Amino acid sequence: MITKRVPSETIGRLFRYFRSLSCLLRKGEEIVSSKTLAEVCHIKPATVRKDLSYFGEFGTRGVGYDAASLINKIKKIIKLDKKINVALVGIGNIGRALLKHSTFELEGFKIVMAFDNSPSKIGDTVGNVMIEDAANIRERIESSGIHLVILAVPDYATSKVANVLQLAGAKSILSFSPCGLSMPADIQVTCIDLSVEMARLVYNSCVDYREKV
Amino acid sequence: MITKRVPSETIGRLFRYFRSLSCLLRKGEEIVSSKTLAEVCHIKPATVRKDLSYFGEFGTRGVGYDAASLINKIKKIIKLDKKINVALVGIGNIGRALLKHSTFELEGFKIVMAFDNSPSKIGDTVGNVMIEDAANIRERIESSGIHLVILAVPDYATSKVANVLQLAGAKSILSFSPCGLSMPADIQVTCIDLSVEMARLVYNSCVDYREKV
DNA sequence: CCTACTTTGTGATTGTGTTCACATTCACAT
DNA sequence: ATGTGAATGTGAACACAATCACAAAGTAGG
Ligand SMILES: NC(=O)c1ccc[n+]([C@@H]2O[C@H](COP(=O)([O-])OP(=O)(O)OC[C@H]3O[C@@H](n4cnc5c(N)ncnc54)[C@H](O)[C@@H]3O)[C@@H](O)[C@H]2O)c1
Ligand SMILES: NC(=O)c1ccc[n+]([C@@H]2O[C@H](COP(=O)([O-])OP(=O)(O)OC[C@H]3O[C@@H](n4cnc5c(N)ncnc54)[C@H](O)[C@@H]3O)[C@@H](O)[C@H]2O)c1
Repeated sequence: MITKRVPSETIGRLFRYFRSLSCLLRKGEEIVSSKTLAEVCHIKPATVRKDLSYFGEFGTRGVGYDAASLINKIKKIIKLDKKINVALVGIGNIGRALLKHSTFELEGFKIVMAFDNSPSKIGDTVGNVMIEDAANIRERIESSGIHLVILAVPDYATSKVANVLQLAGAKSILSFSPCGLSMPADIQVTCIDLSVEMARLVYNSCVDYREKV
Repeated sequence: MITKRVPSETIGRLFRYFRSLSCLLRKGEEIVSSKTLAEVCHIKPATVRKDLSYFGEFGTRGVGYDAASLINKIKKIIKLDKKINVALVGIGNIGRALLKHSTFELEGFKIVMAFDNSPSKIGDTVGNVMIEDAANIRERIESSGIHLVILAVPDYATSKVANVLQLAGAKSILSFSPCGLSMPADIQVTCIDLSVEMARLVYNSCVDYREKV
């Protein structure tokens, strides 16, 4: 199978297009041009068109894109035409915030399972999900066929839990620990590292300031 | 002033080197080679060396880098030799998690001020910080000279608050809302968008699987 | 002092993603 | 039908980042 190589950034943007298009459609804009979409997303029109062109021709020249049908096309492309079930491990500060966040469901993700290893938390219900014993992670995830897992356990526990997830057949992990995970190539790992982002912001604001002076 | 252009990715990695070096030093490794550091960070040795070379020659050929002194050099470069004071606006699910997170301080960041506009929250103390009235944001941030602000308010309030922050002289904003912020060029904005990251993971795990088959 | 060995620092190369610029296509009016 | 205006789709050029590969510079041991 020959797959034209699609930039990984493009996939992220497709999701944002999906979000923005839904919003525009709600406002009554049924036809959307690359210019309009680009403005809403703060990027260039050419980027929008190129991104879409990796997957086909979805627009009408001289006119633009039909919002409703483009939304469906994008959903198919990024596999969000079906709801994605997600498991969450570690119901501490971050985990609790995620469970209470209702917007995920509107965007196609649903946290359907939550785990912790603290006896004082197991059995509690947060949001609509009951916290289960982390000892059952493997069995439960394996049997339910969940592919995407969010990891919000303390740093020291991260790689241990990640190994269990691998055995359970998880395909992707979104971790809040400053990484250090080395997983086999068939498992996708993304780390959210707030400190790194802050460090970048601090550096850039200093540099930019200097360059202007 | 002629600044050799430094990749933005490099800055993020420098922060990770800083973290890893602190850890290695604690374990007693006083001399560290680019190979060692690269292994810990899961990247290539050449990347480590190139990153450092943008800022000078810090190593000894045939030997490696002195961990302690390299840490200090890096801290200077990324402006973390002094603690960075941070303000937090929006003490909901996410904001609360951030306030309770103690690790930021070890890494050079300190949340010194927190704001919310809900009367039921103003006056409460979370972590060690008392929640102040959002009405005072401008005055308080301006007078304390804080440059970095974390935004964790609901989506609909984000751009309004961002405008106030701009007036207050903030230089950088880390936002948890799926963006849509258009700020003047002298303000750095980074958005943490978990849904985008999940969408990318979902797509990649499908694609990779196909390519292997 | 010289040889063998190690690791840094970096110009050159490769790879990846963004942007440009224009030919192509479509809707519509005449 | 045919011309006009508008927006798409895309090869080519550009910009930025990762990696290679090797000279330079150090250590250690005789
Ligand atoms: N809270 C923040 O604002 C913040 C910010 C940046 C990074 N992080 C990172 O996110 C991660 C989680 O942070 P947090 O503040 O939510 O931590 P936390 O300590 O509040 O919560 C961790 C939870 O994981 C559970 N746990 C521990 N070991 C486990 C195991 N083996 N299996 C299942 N559950 C287990 C604990 O019982 C606890 O409920 C950490 O790696 C932290 O560094 C957090
Ligand atoms: N909770 C999550 O897991 C999660 C996940 C992804 C994205 N987000 C995003 O992060 C942001 C915050 O999410 P949350 O779950 O913490 O929301 P939340 O509703 O729990 O908290 C928002 C807080 O902001 C305060 N607030 C509202 N308007 C304000 C104003 N004008 N000035 C100051 N404070 C104000 C509210 O009183 C509330 O305490 C949202 O944009 C959300 O989309 C959250």
